Amino acid sequence: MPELPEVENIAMGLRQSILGRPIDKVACFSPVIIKGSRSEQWQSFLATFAGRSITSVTRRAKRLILATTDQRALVFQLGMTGKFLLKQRSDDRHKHTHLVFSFPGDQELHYVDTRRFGRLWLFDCLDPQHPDAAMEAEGMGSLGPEALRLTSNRFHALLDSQRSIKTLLLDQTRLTGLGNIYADESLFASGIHPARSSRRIGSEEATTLLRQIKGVLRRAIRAGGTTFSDFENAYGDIGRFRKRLKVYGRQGEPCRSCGGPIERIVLAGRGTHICPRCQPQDP
DNA sequence: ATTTCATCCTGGAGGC
DNA sequence: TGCCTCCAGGATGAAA
Repeated sequence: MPELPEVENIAMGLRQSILGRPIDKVACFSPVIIKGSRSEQWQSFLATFAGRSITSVTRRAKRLILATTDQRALVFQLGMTGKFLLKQRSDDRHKHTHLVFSFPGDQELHYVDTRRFGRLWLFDCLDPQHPDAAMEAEGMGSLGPEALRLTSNRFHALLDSQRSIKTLLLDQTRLTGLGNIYADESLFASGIHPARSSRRIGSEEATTLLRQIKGVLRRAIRAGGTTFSDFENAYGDIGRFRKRLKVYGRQGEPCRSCGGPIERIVLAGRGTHICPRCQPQDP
């Protein structure tokens, strides 16, 4: 499930593998994944990539932006299982390959998304450094600030809501980048119970939580992300952060801090992993 | 206005 | 073995 660290690693891989390389052709086998005002003309839009190259690969929130020098852009929201894989022309195409970029020399880049929760938007003009207004105009929804760029004052102000702190951390209109794994990990690292009311998090706790969020995200980026079910980067590498997870997916196993059993509860419809001793409900 | 909830989709797990 | 049911999970849009 690509969250910020996984998308960041995908972006780094694509910069190494396809940046500046002329494209022979972009083919789409599942136009249903294409959204936005240009989706009806997807064939003519994708045809314009022939002979051109991707000159910019950037990340905004969990979205991946591939852009040309004249700011024509593809924006991918990878959903649960979206990924890119480098292939040879002779390789078998995956059952759920939706898009194929062909490069000279028989190399291909496949966009694969098993569960098809991922979406692709087409842009005639998008500044990859400042994409927010254009993306919003295309109906992609508004995005909060990047988790890694937040200051603690601004973060504390964002917490003014009666929802639970975990629900808030997952709300991409408040802050962007966290998904289920890193929300649970950050809350554990901060000793905060995920069901606690967001607005009852004090400024000191908020500072701690933000520091832990950034630390968890940075370590996960360095480790190549987390592979839980099927994340892999363009080269087929899996993420090494999984073995460093402290609560996510560890229900029944001993807490690495106090030794007590990790529990799994359901919060906001999401599996939520806690150490009840290290994360008291009523601090 | 704010918050909750069903929906999308497939493969893997578990029951029998 | 194989069939069946259940479930995870990000984002969205409708409902409360």
